Amino acid sequence: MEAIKVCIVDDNSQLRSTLQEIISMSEDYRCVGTMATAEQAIREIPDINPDVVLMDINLGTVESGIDCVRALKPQMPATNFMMCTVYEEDEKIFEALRAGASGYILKKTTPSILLHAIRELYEGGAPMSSQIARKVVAAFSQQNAQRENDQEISKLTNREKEILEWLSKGLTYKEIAANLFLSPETIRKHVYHIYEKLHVTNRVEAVNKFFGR
Amino acid sequence: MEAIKVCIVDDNSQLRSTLQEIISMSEDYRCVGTMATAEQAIREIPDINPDVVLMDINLGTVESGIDCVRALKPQMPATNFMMCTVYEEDEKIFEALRAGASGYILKKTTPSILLHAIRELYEGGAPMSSQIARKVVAAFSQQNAQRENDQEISKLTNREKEILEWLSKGLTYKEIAANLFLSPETIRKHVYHIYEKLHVTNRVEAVNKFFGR
DNA sequence: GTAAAAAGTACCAGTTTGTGGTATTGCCCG
DNA sequence: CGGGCAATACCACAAACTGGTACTTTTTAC
Repeated sequence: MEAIKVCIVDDNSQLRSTLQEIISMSEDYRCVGTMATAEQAIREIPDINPDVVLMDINLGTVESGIDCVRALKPQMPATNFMMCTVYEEDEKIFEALRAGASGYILKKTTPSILLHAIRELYEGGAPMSSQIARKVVAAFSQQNAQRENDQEISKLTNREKEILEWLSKGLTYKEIAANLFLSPETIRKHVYHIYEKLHVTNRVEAVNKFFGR
Repeated sequence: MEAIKVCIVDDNSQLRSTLQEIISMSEDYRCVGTMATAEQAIREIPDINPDVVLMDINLGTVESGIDCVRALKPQMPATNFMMCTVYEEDEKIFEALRAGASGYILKKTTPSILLHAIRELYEGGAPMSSQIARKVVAAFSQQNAQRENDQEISKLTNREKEILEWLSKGLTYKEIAANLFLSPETIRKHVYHIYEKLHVTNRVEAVNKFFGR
């Protein structure tokens, strides 16, 4: 089995070498690069193409580790980013996950737990505390929750919902009519009813309701 | 310290009494009700007002445990729902979290782990496997990810972005103009440029881009 | 300091919406 | 059987939108 390729990004050189040592201890892991700044990381990591990046969340400089993830993740979606923090800074961790990180560890964890977390991440898990998980779940179920209990939309007939669907893609009446083999006038009438039922007065408002906003 | 009030919903009477026994073993937990069907649960749980509900994910009947959470959670947002499953049915667990559950456990877990998970949930955690957490994180970071790297939007000037913001709330040119103390004609011109830069031809398409769709 | 963007205003012509009204057909429910 | 609703279609008018062009004033960048 190939070793998991790991990069370390941290401005503390002491910590960098400690982490590097831990990773190099086991044959299943290989440290393929260390960087001290966000700029360096953004420049070098795409070429190195590691499996996992350990990223300090507070990179001292202007650009934080979070910015760094934001910049890198879109270029390399297959790479897993794990944030390293000194204490459980909920908000920051939350931000990092939103930016594209997939997990985090505390810097004070033991070598064996660290290695285990790296493997977990590599295998598609998301190592994090139950507290953070809860925040993520909450943020995630929220948006959908509203959409569900929006009884207004459920009052629409199937035909109306269908037309709202097209409407929210930005088609004109004429285009929708062509798609459904109907008269544009009929579409207009349906839309008229949709607006009544949703209590809105134009397309954008209707579309916003449709998407639960 | 008050005991954590727990309700159990499961159609298997054998399992109900097993769970009840485990919970009653410790003084820190109290079983305040057991139900066999979703209907019964939806009827009785709001009055009982437990801290935690252990909910079978496959309730055999027409209504699943997920539907049950969907019905109950909005009424009692302070109550924590924990799904119980036989094996890791990712999709279902995911659905349940989306519906308002905050964690889950496998039915085969040991009593001590079960109790620990209940406490974790009660204290604001979200007990779940690292795999599921990853799915949730992915689903949650997704929407924002696209918005960020949509370079088209970043090409807009600040003024244009500002106007797009109003536009996506469904205001007319005249209304936006009034808000910004400008002529409607000016708004029109800005929108004209916005459409050019985003390669769209109407409001709804522009709004969709704005929201990363 | 000059050239290039960005911001603001105005006007034209044509198209699309928003808001009403009317009318026909089919279907379900009491 | 009759009333009500959904779906279809047409008309009409005002309002709003779209795609141009044209011109001035700030800001920004080199």
